[in-house]
Amino acid sequence: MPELPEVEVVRRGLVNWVRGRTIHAVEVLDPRSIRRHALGVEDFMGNLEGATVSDVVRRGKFLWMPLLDATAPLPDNPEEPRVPGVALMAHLGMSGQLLMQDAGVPDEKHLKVRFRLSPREGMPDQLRFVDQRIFGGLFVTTLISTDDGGPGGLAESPLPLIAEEAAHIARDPLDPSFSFDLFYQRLRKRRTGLKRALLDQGLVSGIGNIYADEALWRAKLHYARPTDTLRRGEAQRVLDSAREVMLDALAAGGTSFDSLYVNVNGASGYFDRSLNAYGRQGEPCRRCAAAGIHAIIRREQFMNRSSHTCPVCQPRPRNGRW
DNA sequence: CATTCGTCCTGATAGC
DNA sequence: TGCTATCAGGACGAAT
Repeated sequence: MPELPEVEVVRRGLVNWVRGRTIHAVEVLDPRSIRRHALGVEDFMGNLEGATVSDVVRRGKFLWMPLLDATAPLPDNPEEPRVPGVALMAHLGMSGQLLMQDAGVPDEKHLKVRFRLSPREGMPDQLRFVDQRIFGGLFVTTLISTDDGGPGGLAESPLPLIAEEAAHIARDPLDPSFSFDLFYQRLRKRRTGLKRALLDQGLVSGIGNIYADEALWRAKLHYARPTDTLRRGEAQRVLDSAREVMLDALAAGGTSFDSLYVNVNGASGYFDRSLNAYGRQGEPCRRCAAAGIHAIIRREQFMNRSSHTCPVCQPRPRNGRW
């Protein structure tokens, strides 16, 4: 399940394969994967064919490739850089993958969209979007100017442009421009449970169900803790925890960078080793066990999602106030 | 306005 | 064995 670390692994891998290459042809094998593109599949393809990918950037779990349009007039001054006006947007959803493949590689079972790129020595010619559950999708969006320094999210040199469809997404905890003060201020105004807030991409981005449970476990906080009672230090603790667990996952995903394809399963090797809460229902809490306390990780439904907690070190809040 | 809930989708698995 | 029911999850738009 791609959350921030997995999407960042994809971004880092992809940028080296596609930057500066032109999209020669687009093949949509399943129109359901073209989401939110109001003008339809034909328009989607028309926007992309002949365009050149200038970068791969990210905000939260949204990933996009700014495009230089070959049909747009060149700037009067040749020294002036060309500025992309639209971008190919991708969200991986639950099961989306962006893979670089040689033309001879058989189609994946759930191949949804194929992009044929201008040839480049030593590089695969196809970018493929593969998605089993179709929660992810692709579309073309316009780029709008932003005064906050661009997409961020560990991108190297983002233009001060953001995909319109990602403009409402907050920065992620790994983003150097992430503001804890702004996060805490907004968090305190909410009247909801802490996990719900962590999953709200408009408040803080990149965190999904897995890393939310992990961050709460590390911070020893319960998912239902009312956000308007959180002390500054507690909010700092859960944010630091989220940052730590996602950095660990990012480091684990980084091992596949030199593979020929862009790995979207950066978490696969990581899952087994480092998860302390997610998926560990019925197993002992490692932190409690180390302290000689017997505690079993419990799985409960919260927001129609499964939530994993230790009943001893993450006690449920009583009456909202602590 | 803020918050919550229903919806999209497929494959693995459990239960009869 | 073969059927049906259940579950997993991100993000948006509708409903409250």
